[in-house]
Amino acid sequence: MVASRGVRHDSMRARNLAVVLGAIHRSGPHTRAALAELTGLTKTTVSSLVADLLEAGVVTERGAVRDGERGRPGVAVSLSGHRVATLGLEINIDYLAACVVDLTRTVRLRRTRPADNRNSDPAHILQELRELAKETIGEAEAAGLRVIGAALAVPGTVEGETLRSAPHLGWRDVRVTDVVDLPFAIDNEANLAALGELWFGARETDFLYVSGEIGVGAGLVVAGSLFRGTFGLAGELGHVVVVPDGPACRCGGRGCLEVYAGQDTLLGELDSVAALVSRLESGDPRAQETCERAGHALGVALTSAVHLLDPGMIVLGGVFKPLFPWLEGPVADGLEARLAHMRDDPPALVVSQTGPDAAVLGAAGMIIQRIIAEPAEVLGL
Amino acid sequence: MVASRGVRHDSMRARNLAVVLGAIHRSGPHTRAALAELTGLTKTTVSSLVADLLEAGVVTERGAVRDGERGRPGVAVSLSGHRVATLGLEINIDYLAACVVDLTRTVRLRRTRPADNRNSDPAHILQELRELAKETIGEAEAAGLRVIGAALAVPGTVEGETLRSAPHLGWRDVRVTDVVDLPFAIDNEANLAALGELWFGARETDFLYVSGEIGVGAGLVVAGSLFRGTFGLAGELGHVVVVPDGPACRCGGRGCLEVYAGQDTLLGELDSVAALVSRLESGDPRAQETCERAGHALGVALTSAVHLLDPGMIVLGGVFKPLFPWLEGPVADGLEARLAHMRDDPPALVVSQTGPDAAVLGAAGMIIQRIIAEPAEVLGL
DNA sequence: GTGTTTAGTCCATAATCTGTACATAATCCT
DNA sequence: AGGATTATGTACAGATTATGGACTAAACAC
Repeated sequence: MVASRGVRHDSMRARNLAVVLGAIHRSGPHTRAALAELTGLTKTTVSSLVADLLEAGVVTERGAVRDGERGRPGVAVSLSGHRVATLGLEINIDYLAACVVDLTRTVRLRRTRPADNRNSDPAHILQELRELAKETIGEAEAAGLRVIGAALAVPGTVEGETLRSAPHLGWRDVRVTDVVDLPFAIDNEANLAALGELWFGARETDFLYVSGEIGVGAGLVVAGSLFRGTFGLAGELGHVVVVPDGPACRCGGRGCLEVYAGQDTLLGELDSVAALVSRLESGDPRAQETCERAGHALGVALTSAVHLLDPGMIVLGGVFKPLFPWLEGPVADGLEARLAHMRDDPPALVVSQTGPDAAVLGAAGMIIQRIIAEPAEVLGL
Repeated sequence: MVASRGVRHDSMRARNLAVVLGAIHRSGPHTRAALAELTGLTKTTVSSLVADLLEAGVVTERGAVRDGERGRPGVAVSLSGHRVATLGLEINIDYLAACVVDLTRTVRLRRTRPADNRNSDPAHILQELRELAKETIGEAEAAGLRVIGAALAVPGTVEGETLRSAPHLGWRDVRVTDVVDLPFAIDNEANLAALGELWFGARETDFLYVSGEIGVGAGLVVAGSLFRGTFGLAGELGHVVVVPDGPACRCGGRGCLEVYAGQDTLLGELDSVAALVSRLESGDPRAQETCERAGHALGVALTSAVHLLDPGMIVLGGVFKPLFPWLEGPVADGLEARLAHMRDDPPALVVSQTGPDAAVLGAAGMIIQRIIAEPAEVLGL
C-alpha cells in the first residue's frame, strides 16, 4: 500500500477525462447529452471534456444522430482510430511477432518472422526484435498513426522489466530494455493472451484463459482485469499437481499438468498440431488416447483452479483450440463430476475465439487500455 | 465494469478525506505538516480536512510533538479509538461469537456462546445471533462507543446477503437479513480469517491464510486486500485435488485435500485438537502418521495453490496452528521439492499469529477498513 | 533577548464543476 | 406551411475546493 496522493483540481479533470473516454469506449458512440447522463456530469462539463479529447485526437464526431425521437439531433462522439495506436510484440519459441492496434482496437498491421528461438542468445533475438519493432512502427507512421507505447509478450515469468525465467527459450534473468523508444512493458504470454481473448476474442469480462503452448499457462480475468498474484506469477496452470507421484517434470515436481497436456506430450513423435488433428480426424486410437489422457489431466487441474481462482468461465486456447473437439468431453466430464456438489453449475467450458496471435494482440491492447484508463497522464492533456 | 461516475467537488473532498485518514492509519500519528508532506496536499487543505475528521470523532489531537528538531512543535493527529467502532460476528459449528473493535483496531469486547450448530435450524440460530449482537452493541454503547456497521463470518459460501451453502451447518440458500439495524455484510470464514490475520496477526500485506477448520479454506491477501474471484468463491483449498482417484469427498470429487487434512480426518476417534496434540507430544505413532499424511497432502495442494495464486507467503491457521510443529516439516519439504526449479525460493511457511477468533476479528476489521477507505461516505461528512 | 526554524491559520486567487438561460435544430400537430 | 414541442449543445455567472504567500505561534540556539 503506497501512500496515495491527494486529489487536486487537475487530477479531478484528469479523472473526468478518463470517465468520459471510458464511457465512450465501454458503450459505444454517444452524444454529449448521453455522456452527461451516463457519467452524472453536466452537459457543460462533458462538452468541455470532449473538446479536450477531440483536440488530443482520441475521439471524433461522427455526424448527426437521431435517437428516433424528437428534438435536435445530437452529434455522436466515438473513439478515433485515425491517430493514436500501440504496438504489440511477442517472442515465442518459433517466431517473433508484432502488431499495431488503433484506439478502436482494430488491428492495423501484423508482422511475423519465423525464427528458432529454442536455447537462443537473448542479445541476438532482442536485436532482431528491435528491428522488427522499428520497421513496424515506421509502417504505422507512414499510415498516419502515432504509436505511443508498446508491450512485449514472452513465454516465461516476468518481474518488472526483467524476464526471470523462460525455460523453453533457455533464458534466465534477461533485462529487456530499449526495445523501443516509447513507454514499454513486458508480460507473460498467457497473461497477455488472456487479455487478447478479452478484447479481441470472447469479450467476456470473467474467465480463465488456458493457453496451451509448449508449456501450459493460464490468465485469469475478473471484472475485465487481469489477476496477477503477488509477484506477477499467478496462473501457472502447467505445474498444478495432477498426480502427486506421477512422472518427474522439469520444474522439480511430479505429475504436473504439463507432463500430461503439454504440447510435447500431445505431439509425441508428430511434428505439428495439424498432424495430430489429422490423426484424430482419421480415428487413430493412439492419438485419441493421448488426447483423452490430456483432457482428463486438464479436468483435474482445472478443478483445482476453479476451487482456488473461481473463474467465471473457462476458455481453452492455443493448441487446445484445434484439439477442442477431442478435449471438451473428458475435460467437461471431469469438471462436472468433481464440482457436482459445490456449485449449481461448473463454469462453462468454451473454445477460444482468438488464434495464435492472442498474446501479441493482448500486448497491444494492454497499452490501449492504459490510454483509455488514464488519457490525461498518457497523452499529456 | 460498471459505468463509473464523474468526479465533482464533493467527491474530490471525499477522496482527500480518505487520503488523509489513510495516511494517519498507515503510518501512525502525524502532524498536519507531515500529513501535507505525505499526501502532497498543502498545509491549508490538510488543516481543513483534519478539522472535519476531528469533528466526526475519527481522529484526535495527541498533544505536542517535537521531531527532535527546532521550531514550533506540531500537534500529532492520530486515530481515535474513543467513538467509532464496528461489530464482528461469527456463526461456527460449535459456537456463536461477537466482538467490538474500535478505529485503532483495538479489541474492546469479545463474547462467545457455545452452541451445537451442526444440522441446525437457520431461523433459530439467526435469532440467537440477533440477541448476541444486540447485547454486544448495548454493552459497547454503554462504554461510549458508536457501533456503525457489522459483518458476519460463516463457514460456507456467500453471495451478496445470502449464505449459499454451509455443508457443516447443513444450511443452503439462507438469506441473512436484519441481524442488526446497521450497514451489514456477510463473508466466508476463511476470507475473514485471512483479513483477521492481516490486521490482528501477521500484519503482512501478501499471504495465503490457510484456515484449518472442519473444512479447509484459504484466503489470499495481495497488497493488503482480499482476492475473492468472480463470484466470491475463490480460495476453496479444501477441494483442491491431491490424488485424482483418491477416496470420495462429500463435494462429489475424489482425493480432495479435505479428505486428508480436514479436522474430522485428523482427529479420527479423538474428540478434540488438544487430545491430538497430547498424543503427538507423547510420540503416538498413529497420530504422527496421520499428521504426516495431512502435511504431505497440504504440501501437494499448496503447490498447486502457489502456482495458481502466487501468494507472498503461506500462513497456517485454525487447527493447523497447534499442529504446526508436526505439519511444518512435511509441508515445507513438499513445497521445496515441487517448486525447486520454478522460483528462487518457495513462499515462506509460517504459523498464524491469531487464534480461533481470527474470523470475527476480521469481520469487525473489514468494516473498520471501510470507514478508513471511505470516511465521507460512511460517516456522512 | 533576539534570531531562526517549524507549525498552523488567514485570505485572496485559481481551477473546475454546476445550473440556469439560451441559441439551435429536428419532429409533431394543426 | 407555421407554430409548438422537444432535445442538443454552449455561455456565463455562481459554488466548491484547493493553492500559495503572508502571517501568527511556539519552540530552540546563541
